[in-house]
Amino acid sequence: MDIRADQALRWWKRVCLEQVLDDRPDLTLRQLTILLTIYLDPPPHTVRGLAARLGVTKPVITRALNAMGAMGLVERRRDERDRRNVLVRRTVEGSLFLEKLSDTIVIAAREELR
Amino acid sequence: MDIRADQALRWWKRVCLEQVLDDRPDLTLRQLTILLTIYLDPPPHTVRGLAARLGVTKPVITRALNAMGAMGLVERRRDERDRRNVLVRRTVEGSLFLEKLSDTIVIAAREELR
DNA sequence: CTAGCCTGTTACGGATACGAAACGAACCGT
DNA sequence: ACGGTTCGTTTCGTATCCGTAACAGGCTAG
Repeated sequence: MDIRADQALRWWKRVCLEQVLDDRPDLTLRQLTILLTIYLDPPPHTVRGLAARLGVTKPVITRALNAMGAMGLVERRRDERDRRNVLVRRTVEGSLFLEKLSDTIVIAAREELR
Repeated sequence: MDIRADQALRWWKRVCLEQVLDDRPDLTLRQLTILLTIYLDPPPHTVRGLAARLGVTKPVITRALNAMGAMGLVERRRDERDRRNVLVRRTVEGSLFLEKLSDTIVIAAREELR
């Protein structure tokens, strides 16, 4: 799988542009990265773990979970085995959101990387 | 060029993650989209034109140009033929930034889309 | 020359983000 | 049971972003 630099940028730009044009309030780069980590990396996901993986402070994660939780994209649940932990879980709505995103990516790839 | 949905998401996540991990303050999704438009679409680029293309208001463009101008990623110059216009121009530093981005994308593709 | 339009910028109030530090709650070792 | 540690959250002050609306300056038609 080899791609030319200019193809890569056009592809990336195209996906970004569709996100910007969308009416939905844009997710922050950090928020989106958190969301993708939750959905692509194997659970369980804790605040601390996410913070470490992204190289950001814990409040960043808390705030992002607040925001995305309000949009229904993720869910928080106490870890019953260690009640200090908060486990972050996927939701149907979050899956749909990422499904739409991947559609955008795939289509952009098909048209920009031909 | 056909990609599976999960490959697409992993690819995208990887590039996002590298942006987040980077020490440099993250560009907003909008800022990045503006930058890519300036570098990929044929000039001239005006504030009004960029605003229309991205479906945002003019102050958004002005502010983004302020921020990216301070980082040296773009340059503003008066249009001498119609001094109302501001022409946005590329810089060496901006080219280097995008070159690094495209490297990230290409490498991520090579490893995620194998 | 001047009234009106077009440009980009600035002002404003509100929303949101940030990191550092303090905080309460839960766990653990002793 | 109690001091220390580890969680996630909250608070604080600061910085940034947003859209609306007002703005100053350049252009142009009459």
